[in-house]
Amino acid sequence: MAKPRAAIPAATVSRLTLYLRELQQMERSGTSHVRSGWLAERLGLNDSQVRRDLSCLGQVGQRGVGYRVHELTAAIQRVLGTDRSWNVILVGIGNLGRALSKYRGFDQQGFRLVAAFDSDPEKVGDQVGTLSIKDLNELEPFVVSQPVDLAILAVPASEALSVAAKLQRAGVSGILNFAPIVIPSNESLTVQPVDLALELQRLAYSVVQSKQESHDPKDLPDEDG
Amino acid sequence: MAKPRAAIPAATVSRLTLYLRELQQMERSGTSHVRSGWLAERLGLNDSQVRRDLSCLGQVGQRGVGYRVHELTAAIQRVLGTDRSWNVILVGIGNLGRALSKYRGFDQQGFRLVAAFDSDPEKVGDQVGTLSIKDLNELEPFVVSQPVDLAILAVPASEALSVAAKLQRAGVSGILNFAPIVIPSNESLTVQPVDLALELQRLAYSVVQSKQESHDPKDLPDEDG
DNA sequence: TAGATTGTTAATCGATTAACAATC
DNA sequence: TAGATTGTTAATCGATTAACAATC
Repeated sequence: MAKPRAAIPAATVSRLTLYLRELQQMERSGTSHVRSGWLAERLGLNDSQVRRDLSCLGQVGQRGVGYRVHELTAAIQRVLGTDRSWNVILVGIGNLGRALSKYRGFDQQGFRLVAAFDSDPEKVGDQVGTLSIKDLNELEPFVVSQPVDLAILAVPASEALSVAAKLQRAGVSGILNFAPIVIPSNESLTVQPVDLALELQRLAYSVVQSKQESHDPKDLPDEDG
Repeated sequence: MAKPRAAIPAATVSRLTLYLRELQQMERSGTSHVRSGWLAERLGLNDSQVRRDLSCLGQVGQRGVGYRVHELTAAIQRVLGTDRSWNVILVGIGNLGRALSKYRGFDQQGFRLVAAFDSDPEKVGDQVGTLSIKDLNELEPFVVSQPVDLAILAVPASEALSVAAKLQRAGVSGILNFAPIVIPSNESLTVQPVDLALELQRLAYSVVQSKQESHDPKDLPDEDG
């Protein structure tokens, strides 16, 4: 027993977080059961895909009935590792860092902001949310003395690599990277990139594309021009 | 001539934005040419994949030489649709919205914030970045009278669907959605979701996974330890 | 039992990669 | 020409989907 391990494909992990969000919503609204078809429709997916994704959690549904919302929620959190709380530090207190320090969604999912750092002496000591900004030099001693799991990196691109190196040396094992520059992952450090400008570019492309499709609905299957 | 169209796979579009970011960096540093192998290594990809991705732009490289940075940059922007500027409105001026209003990266990529809206009368009239916050009721008249392409949605989940409907009625064709709720795309509205808490969950899973792998390096290919 | 829905297999589809001819 | 690198084909790999037996 206790043997679900086996790496889950990234695409599935990504959807598991979406299922989780829906399930938490359902739990709040008092819904006890859910079918794969319902989740699929809600998220714009195929119901086979939902069942296959959920089967990565083990046998967690009931044939003829569906999935119990509460159990499914717990199973996803267990697999993701978010059934416990994670200590997170925030590095770089510019506009974005400041906003992230106050963002409710992190805490709700068990991510605890335990410290905030900036290299600007002007900012050190200032309050941001419930935290007092520390000097970047205090980062390593802090991480060594306190349990820290992840870092949210919101510094300028020019500083990102050196700060990331510092984080790795200190023993942080994951970085959520908002800086518009590639920070390579390695064995002891996982980096999850988030570039907001790139997201807008992706959106722009989708918009252009969908307009083109609606204008000339040719080269759809079977065109014989 | 002029016939690159043909929808580009989402995975490729996603990487095109990454290539673009690297290329812009190279352009700033005065580099004139780049090889697929270099881009691949920089981004942790396969060089075949880079060439295949770039071939979606047409024949844009020079055999034996590589790609000219400036031309490649322009070609990617043309395909993405970011060779022109886009008018963007920001809806929901909480912590995140406020930070996004000051974010430099958008403007640098040609996304112009032209207005900011909030439903809270207390906030209306306040200055955010260079913009004065307007009432949400002014959204429709504004969008009808001014050219607006995209909206950045940073309202609470509870308001997101109704605001999205309003945006669609007004004629906005794309939404970058930061609210933790699914807004369905449709023919005339494309939604690009960004959920920061989910990104942290994905990171958490990767971290757990990589720790497991380093602890018990079994089921790797061909280990003979 | 009859009806419903999962879990899983097999088939399809699409994306990645290796390899190499084309060509600078 | 010799050396290098693209563009593209064919092979591989992985992810999605349809279909259905298992079972609640």
